[in-house]
Amino acid sequence: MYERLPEQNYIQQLSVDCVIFGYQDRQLKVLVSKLNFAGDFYGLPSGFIYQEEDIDQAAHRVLQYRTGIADIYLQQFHVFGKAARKNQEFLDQLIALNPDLERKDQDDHAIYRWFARRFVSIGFYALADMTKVKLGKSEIDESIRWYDITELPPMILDHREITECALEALRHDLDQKLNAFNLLPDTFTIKDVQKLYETIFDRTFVRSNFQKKILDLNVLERIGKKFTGAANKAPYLYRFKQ
Amino acid sequence: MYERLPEQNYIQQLSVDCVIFGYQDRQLKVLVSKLNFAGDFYGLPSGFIYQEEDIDQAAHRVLQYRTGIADIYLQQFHVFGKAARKNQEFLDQLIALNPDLERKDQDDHAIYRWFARRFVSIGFYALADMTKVKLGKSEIDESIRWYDITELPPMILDHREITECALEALRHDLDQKLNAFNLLPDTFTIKDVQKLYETIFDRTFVRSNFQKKILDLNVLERIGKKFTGAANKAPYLYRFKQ
DNA sequence: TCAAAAGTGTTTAGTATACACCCATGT
DNA sequence: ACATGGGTGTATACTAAACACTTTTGA
Repeated sequence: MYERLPEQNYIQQLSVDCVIFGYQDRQLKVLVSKLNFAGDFYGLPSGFIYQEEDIDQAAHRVLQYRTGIADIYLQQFHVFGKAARKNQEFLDQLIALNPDLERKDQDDHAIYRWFARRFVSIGFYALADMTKVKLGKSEIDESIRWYDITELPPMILDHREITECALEALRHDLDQKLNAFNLLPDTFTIKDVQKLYETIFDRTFVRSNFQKKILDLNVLERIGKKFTGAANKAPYLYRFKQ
Repeated sequence: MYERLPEQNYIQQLSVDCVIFGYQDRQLKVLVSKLNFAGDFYGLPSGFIYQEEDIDQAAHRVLQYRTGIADIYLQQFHVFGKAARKNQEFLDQLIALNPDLERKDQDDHAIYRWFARRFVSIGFYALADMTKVKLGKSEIDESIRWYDITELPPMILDHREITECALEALRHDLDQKLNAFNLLPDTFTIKDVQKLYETIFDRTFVRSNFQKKILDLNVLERIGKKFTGAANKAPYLYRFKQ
């Protein structure tokens, strides 16, 4: 794949970086790729944009590779476009640890020149129902896995900053867009929702009031009870309307 | 300028479109350029990004040309990146009306090829104090002037849609960012602020309550009275703190 | 019957809206 | 003095927060 990069009909110097959020065990997760090179290089799932492709199609393509989900919730949130935003430094480290790369790239260093330039990156965040995700890697990934957002590995470039910016955007959008339900399975309890909100906002809510507030939104449909086997009242299961 | 475009060290297929808002006579204005060609082509002030330039520097450059203001309020709000977003159609109209263009562009139609490709555009909106603006045109503008947002001329490409998206973003940001004061002169009355808000949100507010709400924000500093000569109480003048 | 947790109600506080009143200004 | 519009206070309605009470479940 790398060999073909410069010839692929991509828009030059423009990339798409995806912060894919998941939620499990009351923790917010982010999907991080370990790059398929010697050395511990981690990064957000990224991609380039074909000439015949909308930018959000490109983002969807990046997501589908990694999560297997086609209709994932996706939201453009910021463009990272500093002049100094270059792969140069990272590339040099990479080549130092992967000397064979330089040999393969004989063709006047076409790949190196592709990557070494400045890139403007469009940041997207995605919300995935982790129960539906089937992790899959693209050729560029050695492995790919979920990291707790509080325990992210060091990442290349400004991917850490992009992640933080995505979390801010998610928090900001939540009030209006109710998109958080995309992080939950199809059915869930109010408590699940509350724990999700508490995780995202890193604060607690009063149980009874939270319940009222969420139900007053009139976006949930009660569909049955969840008998856990525990010695307490079984909570109702809800589904997101429409 | 057009002759040099392809050789200029710009990022390819990436542009910056600026929706510059102004406010006067209780009307929200947008700065629109009439392109320097035969035919009535109107568009938002746009530009390309130099390799050594941050994207917001590029936007500032576009703004400074047109408004003369260096420290204008600027906010990135959306990326327009449909694959179908191409100048092609507009270019063909343009060339039909400006046959000399084709002759000038002998060099294997380098300029045509530059422009005819798909462009991804980063939308910025700017808030300008119209009393400080000294309108100036770049080489690409035949003329440039303020249009009432309700009376925009037909514009090329998706510039109309970009403008509407910018207005939405402005409304959305207003609650949190208090950036509306950038549209007013240094000193103003509460009534000025109210009329501005009413214009932006296209609705009315109750005078006394609006006054309280704005003053309770604690961002205004009272500095004197404005004697208008009218037979009524002189309103206080305020200044935005910091 | 008891503990645990869900669901609902009730009280209180805070904020937003509607409206009334007083104040300053120039004719 | 008075018409005009600015500034402030007050009563009301609405919403959010705190907390208490009831219900359900399995041991």
